[in-house]
Amino acid sequence: MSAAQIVNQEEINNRCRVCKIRTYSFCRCLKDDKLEVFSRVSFEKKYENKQNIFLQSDPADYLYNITEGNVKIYQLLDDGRIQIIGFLYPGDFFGTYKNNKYNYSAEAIGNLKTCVFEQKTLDKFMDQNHVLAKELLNQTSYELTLAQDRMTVLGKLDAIERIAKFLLNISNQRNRIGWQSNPISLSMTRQDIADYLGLTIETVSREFTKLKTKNIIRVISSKQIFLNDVKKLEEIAK
Amino acid sequence: MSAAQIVNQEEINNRCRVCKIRTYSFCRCLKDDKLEVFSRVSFEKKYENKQNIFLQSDPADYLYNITEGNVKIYQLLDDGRIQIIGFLYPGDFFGTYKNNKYNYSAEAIGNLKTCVFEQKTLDKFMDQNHVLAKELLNQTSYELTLAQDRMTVLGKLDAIERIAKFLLNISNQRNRIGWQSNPISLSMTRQDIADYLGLTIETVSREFTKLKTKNIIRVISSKQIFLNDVKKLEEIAK
DNA sequence: TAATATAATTGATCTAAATCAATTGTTATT
DNA sequence: AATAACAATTGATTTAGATCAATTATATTA
Repeated sequence: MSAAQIVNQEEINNRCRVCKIRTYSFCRCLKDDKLEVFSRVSFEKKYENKQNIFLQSDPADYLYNITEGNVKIYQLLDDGRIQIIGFLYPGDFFGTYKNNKYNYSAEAIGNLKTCVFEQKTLDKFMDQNHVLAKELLNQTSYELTLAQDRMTVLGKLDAIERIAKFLLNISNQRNRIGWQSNPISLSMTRQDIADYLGLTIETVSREFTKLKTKNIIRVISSKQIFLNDVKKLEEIAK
Repeated sequence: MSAAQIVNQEEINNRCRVCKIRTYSFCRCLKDDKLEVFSRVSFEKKYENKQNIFLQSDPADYLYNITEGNVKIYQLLDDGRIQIIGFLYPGDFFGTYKNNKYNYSAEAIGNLKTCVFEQKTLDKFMDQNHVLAKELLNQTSYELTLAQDRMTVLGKLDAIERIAKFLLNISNQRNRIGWQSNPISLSMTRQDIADYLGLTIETVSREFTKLKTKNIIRVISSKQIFLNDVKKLEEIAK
């Protein structure tokens, strides 16, 4: 074995130990002495902006964990209508656990680094490390509550309420992973926001303008938003 | 111990063994020799029509499994708007696993029988029976895909598409638990359907009338619907 | 620094579904 | 069988947000 290969092998074994997002991710449940083994359960894969990670029709053999960057997951109707299911951030996992098909397509927003787990391998590892199964159950239950909240947004809230809630959610999300909660940066386009909220790009733009006019937000640049009046946003969002 | 008490004790221990919905429920993962113990992990509780099982604000100490009847789970906004998250059937479980608060309120539709699990007790049992954790993970993952599909319904489909998909889903659901898939019976009111699909009762009623006029469905009684043309329904639903 | 492509905003008009209002149908209750 | 209470349908009107259309920003590339 060459020196270069040894270094490379060490790098692989240390991947989890040095991982910056582990505290926000499902793998946080593993004790330190498991990390070396766990590093070899997954491998790293990079994507660039707008690159597809998988399509809804693909066989669901892998599960992904974001270590850097953002992802959008979406469902596509045959006439071209799109519904964005979610925007994902570092520490989030996606793909599907134990279903033979993915339930959505996934695409990188900007540069992206992921941890890739083969379904089968993860499943085997889980049998030896039950704490992981419980942690995944916890995470998935939480995901489910978020999905349920989104039903209410899409089924009952009007345009301005959706936008307000969206901005607050992003702010809170940033808070959770230790970033500043204000100003927020929107990694996605206005069209993406529209497809996420079940609105059109024009409506999203108009509602942004309204919030701007009322001095509730300040649009630093189209992707940098300062929340001037969080309290009022919360009132609007319900 | 009296004779009556002994009979009663035997009944409790046998509850899982004689349970009719076990093959559709998460407890199907348990081997026969675990059933007696598992019978004592939960207890039976009955509700009648419109009775609340819990409210969104209640501390989430229990998890429920439907053995007979239907349940609606819903979120209520402070101004009275309601979003029905889901209609649940025998074999479905609800409540929440390991969150301190419920994420929705739950109400019985018609007479209801449930299996009630205390959070803590189930959690302990899971530590001894890891197969249960994995099964709950599977089920919850599946629930999540259903929730994601519903985002697309609520975000992108128009009224007639929502209704068509709703009728087909119910038909398929019945199929899954071994009931006839046609005609279908709607245990919920038109208002409930509206609150589930993000529509108003008037719109639901009008779309039913349209499908009736086009001979795609036949309304036997307001709650008994015969699907004359499943293929056409599928075309409409996408 | 033009030239081009892409993203976002703004205005005018249209429409699907909501709202308002009344009627009809169905199920309980006395 | 009459009355009341509730559920569902149908009609008239309104409206929030979609659609269509044009313009203005902001990136990207030559």
